[in-house]
Amino acid sequence: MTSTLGFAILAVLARGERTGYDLAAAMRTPVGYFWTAGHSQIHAELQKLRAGGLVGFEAEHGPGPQGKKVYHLTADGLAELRAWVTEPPRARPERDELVLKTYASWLAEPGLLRRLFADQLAMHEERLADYEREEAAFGGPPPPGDPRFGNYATLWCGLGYERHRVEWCRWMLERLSSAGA
Amino acid sequence: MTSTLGFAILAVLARGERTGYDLAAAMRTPVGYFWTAGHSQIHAELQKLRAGGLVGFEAEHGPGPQGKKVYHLTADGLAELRAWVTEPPRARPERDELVLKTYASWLAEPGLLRRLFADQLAMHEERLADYEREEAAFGGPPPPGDPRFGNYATLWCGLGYERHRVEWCRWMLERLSSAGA
DNA sequence: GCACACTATGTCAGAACTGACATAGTGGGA
DNA sequence: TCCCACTATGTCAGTTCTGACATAGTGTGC
Repeated sequence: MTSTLGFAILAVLARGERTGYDLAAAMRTPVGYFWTAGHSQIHAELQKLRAGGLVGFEAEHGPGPQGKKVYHLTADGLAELRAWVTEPPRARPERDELVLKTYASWLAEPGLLRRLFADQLAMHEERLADYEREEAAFGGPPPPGDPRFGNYATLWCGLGYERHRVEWCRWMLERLSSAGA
Repeated sequence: MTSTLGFAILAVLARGERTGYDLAAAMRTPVGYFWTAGHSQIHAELQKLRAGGLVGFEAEHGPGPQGKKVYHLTADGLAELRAWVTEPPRARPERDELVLKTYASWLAEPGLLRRLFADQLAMHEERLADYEREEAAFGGPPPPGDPRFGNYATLWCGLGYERHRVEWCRWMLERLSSAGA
């Protein structure tokens, strides 16, 4: 019954208690590299998780019309999360707009197309540099069992992905240049 | 106004006229590697594209309660598609369930986790082998401007992606094995 | 003392997507 | 001749996601 967003929230809460606002911030970065959600989605999902007994909260005095709610995992929530982790992921359909554009690229002006891929290349190179800096700060992978292993392993995935993307953009630019004009 | 799904349909129609059924089949493979849609979505979108004058159709006698409709791009549709191709892609949020599981993997039993990644590795190796077979059938990249360039370039992207994924799964398995149990 | 950025929670309308249901002609094989 | 797989179009309910709107306390600097 719990949606993947629900598990994303449980996964963050497993590292410590958070407010909905904190969760929304976490869902931008670093979790945001592989799962994002707006705060409106998060508050709604928290209410569902609460109804299912997977999370609880302590009300605290704080900003906003409703004060502040600090959420935490319950024993049930932790058990559900643990069971979910090793189940095969539900296949999500690939939806990559740049690749779709590439599929239709034979229709485009070569100059504009080179511009598109040059911009994408720059963006991916920048992200790659960021990830490499982050990786250097780790100084090698933590052992599995350490929460930081989760961060490192996802970062490693991101590094590989950005390298792949950079290589592909370069390959595209070569193809587009060698064909003249 | 036109959604990305709309452009996906236009991109397929740019290669020749199709029925909604043909489009649904195309959205499974090969376009399906980077954009998928169910037939219910496609029929609804075709009606919107038709209302916007981007596609037209010829009614033919055929199966089903409504007969058969063979859709084609209009001049407006081609112009919109051309303009869209070189515009920067709208950033779509990353939502990768396997990476999310990885983020929470420090909570899991190592044996079950190895099983998960071994299965994923096998799946990606299989896809990679398929793509390599397809690539060999091309015998080198067609020139940009050729519709087949779109197919080849997206295939090349898929090859890079699967290689990245295979490497990452192997790296994970190494990490998980070296930590004992 | 005031303005402003940040913290904090929520609702709602609408778009995008999924999966089930409904209907019916065509062509090939037993 | 009958059955079945395939071709073919469509609706609908429900879920997920996005972006705008609404509200209000807290802490910092001028």
